[in-house]
Amino acid sequence: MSTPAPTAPRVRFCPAPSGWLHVGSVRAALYNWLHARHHGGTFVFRIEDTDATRATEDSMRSMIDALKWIGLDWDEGPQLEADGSITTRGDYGPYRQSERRALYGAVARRLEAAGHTYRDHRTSEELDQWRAEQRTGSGEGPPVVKASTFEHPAEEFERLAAEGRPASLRLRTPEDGEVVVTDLVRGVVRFDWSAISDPVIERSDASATYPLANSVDDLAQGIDLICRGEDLLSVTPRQVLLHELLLADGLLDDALSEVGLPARDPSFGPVQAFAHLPMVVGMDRKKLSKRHGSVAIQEFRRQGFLPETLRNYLALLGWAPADGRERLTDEEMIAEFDLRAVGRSPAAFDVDKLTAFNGERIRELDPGDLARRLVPFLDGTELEEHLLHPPVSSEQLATITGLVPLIQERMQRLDEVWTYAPPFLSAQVELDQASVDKVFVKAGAVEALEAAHETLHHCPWNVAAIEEALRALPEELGIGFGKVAQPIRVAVTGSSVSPPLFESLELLGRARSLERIEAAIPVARAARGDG
RNA sequence: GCCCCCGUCGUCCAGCGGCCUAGGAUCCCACCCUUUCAAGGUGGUGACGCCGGUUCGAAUCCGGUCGGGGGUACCA
Repeated sequence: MSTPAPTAPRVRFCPAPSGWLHVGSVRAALYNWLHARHHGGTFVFRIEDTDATRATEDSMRSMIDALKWIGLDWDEGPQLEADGSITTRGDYGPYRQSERRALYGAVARRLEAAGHTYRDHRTSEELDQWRAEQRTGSGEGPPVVKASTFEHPAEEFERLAAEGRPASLRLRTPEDGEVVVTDLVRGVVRFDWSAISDPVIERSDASATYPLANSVDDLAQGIDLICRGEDLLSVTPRQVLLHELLLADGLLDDALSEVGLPARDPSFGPVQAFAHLPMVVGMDRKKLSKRHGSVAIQEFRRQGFLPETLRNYLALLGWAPADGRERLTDEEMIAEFDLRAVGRSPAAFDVDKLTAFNGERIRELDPGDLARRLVPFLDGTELEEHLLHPPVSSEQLATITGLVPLIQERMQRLDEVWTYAPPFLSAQVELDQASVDKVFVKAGAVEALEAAHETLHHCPWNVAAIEEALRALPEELGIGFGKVAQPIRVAVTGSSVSPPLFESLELLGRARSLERIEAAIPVARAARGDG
C-alpha cells in the first residue's frame, strides 16, 4: 500500500467476533474498503470483543480468515500469518477491544469526574419491569431513561451503595433539544434528545459497552468516516455526543497517555461524516438471517462461490456505477465507487442472481486457474466428502485439468464439480438407476453398446476419430444418433446427463471406456428384459 | 406505544420535471442451436403502493395516507 495522502480517509470495519461473518457485514466491509481504496485512504480492521467471554481465539481466527478470503485487504489490524499465528499491523493498536480495557476505564473515570455521567444501581430485573410498565401505559410515558427521572436521589444512592449493590455508569444526554446527524447516504437526519435514553457506557462489572468502546476507538484511531449498517443509525446521536465529550479539553488524549497507548496523530480530527447503509434483507424483506438459508460468508465459500463474485454482487446491493454496468472488476469498482451514490432502500439478497454471476465468472476463469480452484473441493479441504487425498498427484491434477474444458461452461458453483468429476477420477462408475431405466430400455441400446465397443476398439484415440467412428453407427444400426449416444453416455459416465460424449471418452481413455461399455451390455439386456 | 429510515418489474439497479408507449440485470416462458445437460443467440411476460397538490407537463417536487423495515439492552 502506498503512503496515504494527508487528507486520505481512515475508515474501519469492526465486527464482533462471532466466528460467522454475515454477508451484511461483508457488504459494509466492502463499502469501507472500496471507499478507502478509491480515495487512497486507510482501511482499519478492529475486533470488537468487549464481551470477551464469547470471543474465542478460534472465532477471531475464523473472522480474519473469512475477511482475507473475500479479498478485502486491510492496512491496520490483526493479521493471520501463514503459520497460523496472529500478529498485528498498524500504529494505533491494539486492534482488539479486549486489549484496550484500561483505556475505556481511564476515559470513563474522566467522563465521570467531569460530571457527564451518573451511577445507576437498578438491577436488570428492575429495569425490565420499569420498561414494561412504561410501555403498557401504567408508567409516565415512553421508556426513555433520563437523568432527571432516573438518577437516584442522594439518600437512596447512599443507601444502595452502602448495601454494596453494583452500579452501571450512564452517560447524561441532554433533556431536550435537537441533534442533527449529517449522513452521506441519508442526508440530514434529526433526532430529539427527549426521545433518546441515557446509554449505559460501563456495565456494573466495570466493562465498557459498545457506545463507549466504539466511540473511543474510532477517535483514538483517527477514523473520520463511519460507514456501517442502518441498524446503527438510531444510536448515532449518543455517539456524536460522546465524540464531542472525548475531544473536549483533550480528555481522550490524556486518557491515552495515562494508559500508555499511542497518541493520536496530529492529523486526526473529529469524525467527519457518517454513512448508514441500507439493510441487506431476505426475499421476505426481513433482516437477513439463518432462516433465509446461508448468511455466513464461510458458507458461500464452501458452496463454491468465488470471492470475486461475492465482491461484485455485494457491491451492487445498494450501489451501481453511473453507467449502470453490473459486471465489474475490482479496479472498476474502486475507480467508480461513491458513497453518495448509495441507495437508501433495503436490498434483498437474491441467491439466484449471485449464482448466475458466479457461473459467468467461472466461465471467464483461465482453465488452469479453475482446475487449481477445484482441487480444494475434491481433496477434503473445503468439503468433508472427498474423492482425492491431500497431496493430489500430478496425474490426478492432469485429469482435473483435462476435465475443466468439458465442465467449465456448465458449472455455476465450484462444488458442482461433484456432479461431473467422479466418473473420471474413480476406477469404477456407478450407474444411475434412473438413467438406466430411461435409456437402456430403449430399442437399439444393447446393439449400440455392442457396436460402439467394437468400433472403439480400433479407432485412433482422439476426439475427431472417436466422433467419426461413432457417427457411423446410426446408419449402420438404422437409428438416430441420440439413440446411440445416450446408451454409451450412461455406460461410461453412469448418467444420462454428462459432459460432451466424445471428449469424455477421450479423457477417460480407451481401456476404461471399453471396460465400462462392456460391463454395461449385460445391464442393458437385463433392463430390456432379456437378460 | 415512542423514535428513526424506506417505498420503480418477484428480486437488484437505471431514471434527478418533458428524451418513459419506464431501460438493464436476474428469475420465469417460448423459439433457435444441439449427442444429454449446459453454454450461447433471439423474443416475450412483468413495476412507478394509494390519494391529493404544484406545474403546460410528475416515476421524478410537496403534503397526506397506507405498507415495509430498523431501533427502543448492563448485544454489537
